[in-house]
Order: sequence, then C-alpha cells, then structure tokens
Amino acid sequence: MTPIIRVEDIAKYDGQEVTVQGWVYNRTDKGKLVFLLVRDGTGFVQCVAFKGDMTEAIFDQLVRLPQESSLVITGLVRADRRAPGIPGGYEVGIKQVQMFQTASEDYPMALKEHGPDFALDHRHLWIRMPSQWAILRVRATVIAAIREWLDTNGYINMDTPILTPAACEGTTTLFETEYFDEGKAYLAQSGQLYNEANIMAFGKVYCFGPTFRAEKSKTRRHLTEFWMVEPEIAFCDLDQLMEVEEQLVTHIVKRVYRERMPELKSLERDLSWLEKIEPPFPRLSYDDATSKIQELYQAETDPEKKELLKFEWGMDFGSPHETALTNLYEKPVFVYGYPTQVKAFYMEPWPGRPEVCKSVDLLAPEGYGEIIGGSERMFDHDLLLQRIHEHDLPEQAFQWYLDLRKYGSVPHSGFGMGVERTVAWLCGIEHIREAIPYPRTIKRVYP
RNA sequence: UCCUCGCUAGCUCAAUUGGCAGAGCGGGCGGCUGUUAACCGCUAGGUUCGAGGUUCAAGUCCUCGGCGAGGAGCCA
Repeated sequence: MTPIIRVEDIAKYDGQEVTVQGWVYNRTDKGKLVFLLVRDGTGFVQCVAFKGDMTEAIFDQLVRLPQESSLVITGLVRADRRAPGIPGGYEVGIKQVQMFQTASEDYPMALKEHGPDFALDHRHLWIRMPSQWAILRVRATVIAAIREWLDTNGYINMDTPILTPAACEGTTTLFETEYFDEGKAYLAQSGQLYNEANIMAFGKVYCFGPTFRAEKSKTRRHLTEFWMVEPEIAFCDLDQLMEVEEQLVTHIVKRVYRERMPELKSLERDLSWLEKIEPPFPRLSYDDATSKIQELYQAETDPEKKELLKFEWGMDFGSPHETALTNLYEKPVFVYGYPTQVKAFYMEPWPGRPEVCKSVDLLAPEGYGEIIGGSERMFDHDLLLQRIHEHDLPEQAFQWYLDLRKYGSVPHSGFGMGVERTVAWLCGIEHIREAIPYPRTIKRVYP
C-alpha cells in the first residue's frame, strides 16, 4: 500500500512510490510519452506515462484523457528540474491509474487569460487555475495570520451582528431587508460600534466577518461584499494604534512569505517589496501629505495626470493622490490627522485643532492604497451627542452607544483592515475580485 | 449618478479607405520517448450583442437599446 500524498509535500517522497489523487489540469503527448499535469488541491505535479510501462489500452486512455478528468495515480516520485508544477521540480512516473470520471470534452476554461466577464461567469471553474488557486491559498494564510496574531496578543474574538437596526456610520448606502414586525434591517457595514461596547467588557477584541456596502462603486478596489477584521482596544491612543497596525501587518507579510512562497512565485510576485516590510512604517500627517501632493502636482507635466493630482487642504484623498503618495515610499505609510469634515462622526478631535481628528489610514505601497482605516474614538459624551446631531443621525438608535461614554469612558482606538485589498497587495494582482472566492460586485451575484 | 472604452467561432483576438468572415488556442483524426500554453499535418466550427437607418455594398458609418469593463464620487 503506497501512501496517498499531498502534492505540496512531494519533496519528502523523492525516490518513493506514492499515490496522488486529483484532476488532470493539462495533458500533452509525444509519441510514446504522455505528460499529465495533475492538481490535487494542494499543488500541481507532472505525471509521466511511458507506453512500454503499461498495457496499450491504458496508455491509449491516457493519451485521450480530457482536461479535468478525475483519477488516482500511483507511481515513483523523482526529482527532475524540467518538471513543471507548484511547487514543481518533481514528477511521478506513472505505474497504475484508476479513473473516477472521464470529463466531458467541452471544458470551457482554456489554459490562458480570459476576459473578466467570461472568467467570472465561470468562477466555479476558474478557481481551479493556478493563478486563482494561488491567490486564494494566500488569502487563507492571510486570514490565518490575522487570527493568529490577534489571538496570541490578548485579543478576544467577539462576533458582531450582520443584521443591524440602523446605519452604523450614517453616510454610506446599505443593503436593506424586511425584518418581521420590526421594520427595516440593514446588512452591517462595520462591527466597530459594537466592538466599542465589547472592549468595555473585554479590553481588547476583534470581529472578523463579511461587511456590505450598497454603494455603486465600480472600480478595481471595490466589492459589495467583502471581509474585514476590526480590532478595538481600550486604553489605546492614536500612536499606540499605529504600533498595533504595523505589528499586525508585518506578521501577516512574514507568514505569507514563509508559507506561500510557491504560490507567490507562480504569481510572479516581485518578492523584494515584501522583504522590506518591517516596523516602523513611515508616519505622515495629513498636513505634510497635502504639501507632498501639491509638490507632485507642481512637478507633473502631463496635463491629464496633473488635473487628477489637484488637491487642497480639506479634501479627502482620491485614488490618484493615494497612488502618487505611496509611490514615494517602499513600505506602507501611515497618514494621520485628517480633516474632521471628511471622516466619520465618532472620531476624537485633535487636541487644540478641532478641524482635525485623530484618524489614521494605512496606505499600501505600489499603488495599492488604503488597506486600513482607523482612529481614536470620541471620549466625551456631550461632544459625541453633538456630532450625532450634526450628522443628522437618529439619537434614539445611538442611545446604547452614548451609554458607553456615561459608564466608564476611556480613551480607545480601533481600525478596520480590508482582507481582499491586503491579499491583492500581497499577491500583486490588479483587481480585488480575484482575492475572494465568489466576488460580489454591483453587476454580479452569480455564481 | 457621471465620464471613457469595448462587444466578431467554445476562448483570446485580427479584418487597411465601407469591398470574398480570418488566425491562434480549445475539439476531432493522424504523427513523434522529455513536453513546459509542446510541435507538425488534416479537419469541423459564424444570428459579427439586438433593432432600425445610410449605401450598389456595413463587422466597419449613423440612431436607439442591451450587456460588460475601469475611472470619478464614496469607501476597506
């Protein structure tokens, strides 16, 4: 009885007879040789059949095997630098084959790039291709690394509701649903407000789950359903928050670099960027960021690009501004102290500068932009109530939230990190729709 | 919501000034003992997104509609 192995572990079995169970990703034949590129869920390995090693009937079956046929192969593992695959470098010399299913010959995915519409219509099959498979393996490791770091640093996982009674932050458009006799309910856009309650019971918490935005955003950085981790910390100010963020991000990058090297290489990721990720990250005030963008605006000669870089104090950064700014650095960069008017109602004012709040965004390098948004939350009950009125939010719905400032208010801070944007950055991919198994966009709920 | 671009074989794309509807991949058949998206020969495969219009002639030009893309705004 030969061991059933995982392809990702194949190097351990050099010279041994093993069994691989999987699917035929590609097949090519050359006379008396057949090469099958077999994927087993953990990797891709080349399996080679020589006509002289088996009956003619079995060899003929292998020659004609359609892509995606499912089978079990037993054979000898041997190192061969010509062998393609992930991790690659090893192949299996086929001795026995057991077929499960000969796949239909009309498999729609060609072994090449597809247009986005076709690829997304076939997302259930697209995820079998090495690029998508590698990205989603990185995603799983990013999620595992996030939980690992938080769980080992004193954070309690505290799930927050997905069905919520009212707008959490007021501004963005939410998905709406009927809720029995209680009127409307809304899909959560953040668990933050609940986490502010949770920290007053547990100290340090995080929620991790899907969040929903019904905004009609159509860009490579937006999904209507995406995953976000939101840590929240009692007795934490803005400076301490930035330290937490850079520790977490560094941990994620290091674990992905360590555990997903074959996947990153197959994605042709430029690893030198990831190797530079070490604390501390540069910290830039909004004021200084404004000056830098205005300098870049002055220096830009292309009139079209120049127009996009136009910026004055008080504006929120657009995508072109973020890109231009992050291109000045090799590491993620913190921008803190945004104007109060462009940020949410719950952020603590900057001491002595009420027009600025204690907010901080983390912008990823290489033009990836904002992956984290966070802030020190408002401490004072009366000021918070005033802000709720200024933003035309229903005071009734925020009664419980105001309570948190009545019964033992403390300085506290938290942030939200977008999983798909982080994965897209680490993988070096263009569009975040590839960083989630089944993307939901304004134009797509299938499959 | 606005701006821009696109839609041709199963897929990725070409088609000059408006002048015979094409290639590669994938499929089928045949060849080859080291292929790397193999290669070589043969072969099947079309409502050119839809409707109307201009023209001797429309994939190509015009009008309306549909679908998609990525950018703005907003955000992670």
